Amino acid sequence: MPTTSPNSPANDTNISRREREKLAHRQDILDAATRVFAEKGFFGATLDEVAQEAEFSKGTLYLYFSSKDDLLYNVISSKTSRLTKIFHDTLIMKSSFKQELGELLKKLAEMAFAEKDFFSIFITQQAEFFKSLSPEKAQEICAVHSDFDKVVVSRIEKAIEEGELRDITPYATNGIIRSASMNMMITRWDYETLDELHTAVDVFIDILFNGIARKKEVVSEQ
Amino acid sequence: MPTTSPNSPANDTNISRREREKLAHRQDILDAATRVFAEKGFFGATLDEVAQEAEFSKGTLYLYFSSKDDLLYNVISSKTSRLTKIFHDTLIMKSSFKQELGELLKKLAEMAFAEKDFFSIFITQQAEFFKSLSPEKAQEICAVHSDFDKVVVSRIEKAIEEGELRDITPYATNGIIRSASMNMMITRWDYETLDELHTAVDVFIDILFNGIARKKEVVSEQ
Amino acid sequence: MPTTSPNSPANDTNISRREREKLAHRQDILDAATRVFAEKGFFGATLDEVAQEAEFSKGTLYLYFSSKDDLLYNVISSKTSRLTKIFHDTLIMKSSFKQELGELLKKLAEMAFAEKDFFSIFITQQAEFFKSLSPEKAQEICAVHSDFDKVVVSRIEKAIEEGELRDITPYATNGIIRSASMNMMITRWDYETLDELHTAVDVFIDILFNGIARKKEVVSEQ
Amino acid sequence: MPTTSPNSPANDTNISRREREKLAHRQDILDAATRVFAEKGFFGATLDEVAQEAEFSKGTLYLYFSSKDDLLYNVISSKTSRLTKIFHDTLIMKSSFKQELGELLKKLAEMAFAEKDFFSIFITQQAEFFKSLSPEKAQEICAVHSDFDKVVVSRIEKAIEEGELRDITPYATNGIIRSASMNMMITRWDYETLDELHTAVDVFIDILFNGIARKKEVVSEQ
DNA sequence: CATGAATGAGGTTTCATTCAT
DNA sequence: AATGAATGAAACCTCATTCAT
Repeated sequence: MPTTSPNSPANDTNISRREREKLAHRQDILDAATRVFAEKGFFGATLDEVAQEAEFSKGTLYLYFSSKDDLLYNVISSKTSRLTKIFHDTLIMKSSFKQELGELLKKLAEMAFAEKDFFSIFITQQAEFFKSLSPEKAQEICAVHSDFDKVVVSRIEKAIEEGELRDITPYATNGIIRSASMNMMITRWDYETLDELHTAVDVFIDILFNGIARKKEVVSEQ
Repeated sequence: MPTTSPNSPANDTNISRREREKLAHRQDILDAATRVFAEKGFFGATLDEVAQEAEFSKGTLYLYFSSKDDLLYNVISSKTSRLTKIFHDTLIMKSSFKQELGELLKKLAEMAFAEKDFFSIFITQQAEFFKSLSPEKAQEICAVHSDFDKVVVSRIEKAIEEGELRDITPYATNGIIRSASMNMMITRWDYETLDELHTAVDVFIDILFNGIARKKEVVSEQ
Repeated sequence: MPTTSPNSPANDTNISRREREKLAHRQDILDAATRVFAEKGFFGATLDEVAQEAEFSKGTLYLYFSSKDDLLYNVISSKTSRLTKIFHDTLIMKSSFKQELGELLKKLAEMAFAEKDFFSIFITQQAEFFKSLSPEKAQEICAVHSDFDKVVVSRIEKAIEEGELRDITPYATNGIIRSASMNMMITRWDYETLDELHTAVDVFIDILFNGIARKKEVVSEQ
Repeated sequence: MPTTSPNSPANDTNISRREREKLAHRQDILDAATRVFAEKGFFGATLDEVAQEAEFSKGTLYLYFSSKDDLLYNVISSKTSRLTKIFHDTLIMKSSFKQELGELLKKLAEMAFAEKDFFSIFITQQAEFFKSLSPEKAQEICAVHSDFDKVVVSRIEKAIEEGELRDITPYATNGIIRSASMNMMITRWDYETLDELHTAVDVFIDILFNGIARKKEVVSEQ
């Protein structure tokens, strides 16, 4: 005995199916845009191509996103939130910084392989893209980035306190980590397989922690 | 039968003045384009704006460059050749790698401050730009970049041979150096003055050579 | 098993309820369209806005009207038929032309105040609208307009016959009346209240009948 | 003996030829737009059609006008200034109001015949058009219109002072004149020839000054 | 060598209309 | 009957490129 009307056999499932479809379509478009932007670049890509890749008509894109810029903004911000989660979930100060950093970089390496498309955009497009972004949205994305830095810097400070690291300004270390990991996510350091990249991460951490200089034992050197 | 001035005996000076003017104009346009591209991005910039900034008419640009892409190509390649020179002139295996690397990074830091405009293009625009570049020119620019790598890798190999560095694959070390230095040139690591940046370079080299880990028992090192 | 009432012998009332509802919905849409067209103009208005104002979905509009043009056509023609009735009911040759004209204009003034929305469309939109109207419908609306003229001209002819008016071609007089009344209905002659407009109608009729020229010597007139 | 350079044979004529050509082209586009807008309506017309009619490419339109709206704005305002001149030049209080008004209306009649295209726009399009006009420009055009009113009202006040007209509020008289003349300019009162329209103007003035009522006993008037 | 008016292909965006549910 | 997601044609506008002067 439906309260509303006999035509809607099960109101909530009906609604939720529509809702679910809308969300799925939105995601389809987002994914298509990610692929096309990655291949052609944001400015090189046309909405025709995105629409074709998404298998929707061009007009349909505008039911889900208000403009091409909005599309890119959503491509980026939908993924950065996942990155944020990874940072926060990994650098939890439970084990050593070395271990947690290794985990973090390996998770990022996995993402870099799983979503090649995205990361070629994520970083390289942002500069161009920022020119045509509304100040508020630009601000928003910047905030997310500086959040990464904050999390890492905190973790480094802790590690210094605990004697795991020697007393270097955390910002310098963070800078090296950030630039190396960004570079890794874009280029995958030119490795073909995830395994190779994982190994390379270990090498990076070895270098970061122990340096590249030959250890003396005998103190005669340098 | 010279078209320019039949009477002028000093034919070559005449020509060379013309030549000099042409070169100067060409450089003016290149500089203007650098500024405009840096401010608006390659795709955001119009040739109208470049022409206005260069104080030439739009048509004149085409006397010096064959297309908008050609303009960007020249903006980039005219500077990369200077970078190439710096790399080759600094990593000359005359003193220690540590010292030569320090010199290299400090020279790059100077360029980063001297030509802010350029480096915001140099890296951020390239990805987008590559999409619309002819294969040969793309190849050419890639070659220059891998040349940087080669020079650095060779120098590292030498340093390993000589016992300055421990035996880590040179590519890993090169990767860290490249990503850190690129990052430095784009962001100047957020420092306001060249002096600060120079100090930061020293910190970076300290970390790179000695690692961030606290040295255990033996205090004899460094 | 019909959902409504299989047993109901009063089938026609059932149907007529449906009918009544349909008519009411149709009228709701028409009213909404009138408001939206008045505010945004026919071309500036979108069916989305009309649908929202009518509190129906966009698709529903097409159950009642075959196109946007059809909607405007019905907005206009549904009201012109009321105008036609006013003309015919007022200029009935029962009292003097002066009196009947005064009544007519006052009724029009009332409409102009009661339905401001409509009259800003009624006239200003027609020109644009006619361009995109099917010839038959255009013809139909023209017919209605010339009907107004016919009724007025007939009444004027009668008034001339009866000696109320002097012998001027009725078309000239009709022209003045028409342009003045149209103008009145669109602008309400800039008056804020119906009372003021009524007074202005009296002034207009005074001028129309007696002229604006100062009467010479004899003061006996009117 | 050119002062500047041998390439510019006569600097000022050179410049002025360019200037003259630009102005001519601008006017060509304005005229073409007038014709197309008149035929298809502002919203019904496309810039493709205007460009084709003007025998320029679509892009060229944008060298002279910043948008479609700007084009209509210029179509309208370029002509209203001519109307303004007619009003000021005719109602100069040199002869009787009756005579000057007759002259004014006859001049307007001539314009109405000479530029049929324009007047079908001038009035009918304005309402729609105003919706999409910037407030300042809308204000500007309104100002011109109220200027017409001011000139006429002043002339009427003078005529009342001098005893030519009886003491009726000038605004009422102005309203009748304005609505009748606007109507005339749009429809030409359905006359085919200028002569017929001139005669009709005389009739209108007769009615306006003397009224349509049959004069009672005394036949002395007029 | 220098100009800048002219071009037109191609981009983003809008919106009346359709149709499966 | 009512919905609203999907469509796609067509609009406005931009701008790299050309060319007559």
